[in-house]
Amino acid sequence: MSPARGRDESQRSPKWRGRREAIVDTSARLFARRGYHATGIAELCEANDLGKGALYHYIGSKEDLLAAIQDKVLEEVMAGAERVEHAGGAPSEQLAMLGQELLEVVHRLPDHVRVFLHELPALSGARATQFDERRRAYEERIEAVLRAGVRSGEFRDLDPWLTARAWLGMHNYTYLWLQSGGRLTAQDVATPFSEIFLAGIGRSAGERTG
Amino acid sequence: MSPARGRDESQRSPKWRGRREAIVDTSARLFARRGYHATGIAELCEANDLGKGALYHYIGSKEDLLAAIQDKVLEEVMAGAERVEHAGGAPSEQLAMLGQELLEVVHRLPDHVRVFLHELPALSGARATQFDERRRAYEERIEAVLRAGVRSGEFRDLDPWLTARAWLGMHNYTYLWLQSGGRLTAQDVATPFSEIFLAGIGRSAGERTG
Amino acid sequence: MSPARGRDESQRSPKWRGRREAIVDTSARLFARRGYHATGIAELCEANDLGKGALYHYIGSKEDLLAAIQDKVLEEVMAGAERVEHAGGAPSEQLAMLGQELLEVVHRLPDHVRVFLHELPALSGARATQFDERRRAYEERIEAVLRAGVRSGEFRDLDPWLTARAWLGMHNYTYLWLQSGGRLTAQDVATPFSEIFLAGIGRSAGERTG
Amino acid sequence: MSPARGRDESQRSPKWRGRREAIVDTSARLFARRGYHATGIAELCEANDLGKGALYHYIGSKEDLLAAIQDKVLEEVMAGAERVEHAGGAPSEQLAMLGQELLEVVHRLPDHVRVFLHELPALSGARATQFDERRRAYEERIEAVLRAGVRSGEFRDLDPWLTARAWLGMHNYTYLWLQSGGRLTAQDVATPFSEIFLAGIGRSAGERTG
DNA sequence: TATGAATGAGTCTTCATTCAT
DNA sequence: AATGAATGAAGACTCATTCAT
Repeated sequence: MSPARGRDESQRSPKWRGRREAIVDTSARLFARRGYHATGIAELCEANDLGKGALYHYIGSKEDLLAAIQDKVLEEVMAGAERVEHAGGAPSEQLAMLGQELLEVVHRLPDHVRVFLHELPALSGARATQFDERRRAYEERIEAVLRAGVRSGEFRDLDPWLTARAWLGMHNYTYLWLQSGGRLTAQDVATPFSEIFLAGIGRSAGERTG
Repeated sequence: MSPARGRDESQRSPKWRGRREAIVDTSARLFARRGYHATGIAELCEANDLGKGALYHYIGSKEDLLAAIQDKVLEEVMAGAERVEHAGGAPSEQLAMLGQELLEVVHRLPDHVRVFLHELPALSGARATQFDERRRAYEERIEAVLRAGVRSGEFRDLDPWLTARAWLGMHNYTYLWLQSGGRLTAQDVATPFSEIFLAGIGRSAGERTG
Repeated sequence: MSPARGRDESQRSPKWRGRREAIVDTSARLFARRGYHATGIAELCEANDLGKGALYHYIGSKEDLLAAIQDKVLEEVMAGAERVEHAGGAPSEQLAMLGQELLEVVHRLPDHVRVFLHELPALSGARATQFDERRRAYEERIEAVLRAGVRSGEFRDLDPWLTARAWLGMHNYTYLWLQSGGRLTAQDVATPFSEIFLAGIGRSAGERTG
Repeated sequence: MSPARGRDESQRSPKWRGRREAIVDTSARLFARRGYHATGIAELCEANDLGKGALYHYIGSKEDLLAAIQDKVLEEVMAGAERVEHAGGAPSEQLAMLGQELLEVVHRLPDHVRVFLHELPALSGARATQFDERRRAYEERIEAVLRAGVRSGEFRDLDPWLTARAWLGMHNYTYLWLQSGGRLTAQDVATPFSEIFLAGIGRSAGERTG
């Protein structure tokens, strides 16, 4: 229940923190493959080559472990969004950069992303709310860029909320097939996706099909 | 474990079949909300207002129930794809109709769709393989339409596989917010989505942004 | 945590309720012998000749089981105190009757009483508070009788609070050796205990020794 | 399991012995509050401000720690009884002195006493037997004094075994509310308790009420 | 002396499922 | 058709204890 069991993570030794992060990453793969609830502590122990007691020495609880995975995703995605904001540029450029950043996270951490997108309801109470809020903040950033493009005339007159959902679906859903080991880089996907989307919402496009 | 337990469904009375379908639909909502593994038989009993013995009289097993939900989704989606194929028309029209059909399934059965997309790995062995094949068949249908459009010159020269993933992500992911009870109809979403996507992959678009 | 898990007990069949009471009594013996925390669910299962699942069908949780044992004691003790109050009589008679009633509970349910007296801190939160209050109410009843005796002149001028503790210690502590199976009846103990205590606090006693 | 682990305590340095005694006393408070089984090694470590390894350096095992607490109580109680025996005097004086000595132990070490009275069954095998024997010896000392008083005619003709239980209950049970920090001294309690008890078993008392 | 990582048997509890009624 | 008692394997988690450092 409690978001932070045992000592605060910051009080731990670097060795402990390193081992913990390795456990978080290894566990993300298991959760991604079989699902959070279907993955038992015993499997996590085996995958991390640790006994039950030792595993709990690092994770606090199974739910804490899940939260750590999801937190990592949000942290990276939000950091990318911030970099884009600082970079500035026209809405179309912003959107392209946001896609590039997002796909790089998916490409680097596809298991974490899948767990993030699938297992939000597995978090209890306070933690679920907090994650939902951060997720909303990201989604609203996309909407804001779309609104700006409409205002500036770069994009045609579209529904920002609905269009943001189209963009998010297109990009988020890549966790199913975009992986570090695979033949595609984040760039390989980000560029054609941006081409489709920007052409799809550009002013002349709207005039022609609407 | 066994894919088909008890008598074949077709041998049952209409009353039994009706009750079973009601149970499947009710259970889909629970699975959608809390996840397949996190939902217990006891919850299913309460939601369906049935004792454990009676519930098992209808469902066979928990996994059979899950398979029934997923089967319903595939059935409807494949039926829509078939209707589109019979209707004929240019690749752009085909793609628009496929989107419309798909979103109508999502709109009508958002819980079933979410369960379908989330819980495929919960199926064991043979059943998982079979569902995966049917899913692949649908995805290849999208790719085929894209290839046809490229061939006919209606679409610019794109990667059909990658573009199909963009289209699928955009449409499948709507289960998160598109629901029967909501303010949006399937049409409300299908039209703007098609506008974006077709403008995004049309010939002139490619020339302009590529 | 929740004081009442599963369905309310009153909704159960008479057969269920009977079996549950048997389990409560059998378990009281185990808790009395080895202590609440030292007694495992497995031991309870064996003693009650039930599997784990079946045991939980009746008990809700281990702590619920403990609470049921303690509740039974408080129920019986308070009922005895009420009978005495209705019977009326001089403070000395009241005290004698209270001793008789209390020792009859100890004699009939020595295991339950031992569990009650030893394992109050094992109850969590709300339940602990509630039991403490009921216990206090009983202790205050003893003090009230003592005060009445002092006021009426039947007892010498004593400290009611301290004297009540003497009386309670003398009587409560009998759970250690007073048992249904043993050679002594409740009466065998209640009479000499009353003789000691009443002679000890009577007016002439106070004049002689005080 | 083994009654004496590690080196004999007498071979340790005075510093070690001092620290160990502090640990024994601190732990007694924890055991008193939550119970022996409910108190974990981790809690003991925190309360004693020591790591696990360091704690074990002093305690040997959790059960050794419990035994040390109980041993301390028996040691002090038996020493008091011996002092009384050496002091001599009439049975009534002996009983009063025994009460005074016993209550002084309770007053000084209420936590230890509670642990002693509650957790005897937590000791395994040989140790339990040994403690039981020493406890019995103390109880028989009380009975002996009562028998002497009956023989000498100072007390009326009472059942020594039963009367000893009354006396023991009255005095032992004070651990529940008699504490070093509280407003009452051992004397504050011992005097009125003796008044009650001696008046209650004195010759004239027996004649009057029996 | 002291640390804290590691062990693995043990804790209570829940699970999907069966079956006598 | 339906009930709910029973099963027992599996669930997440904690325990006292050890040991390399």
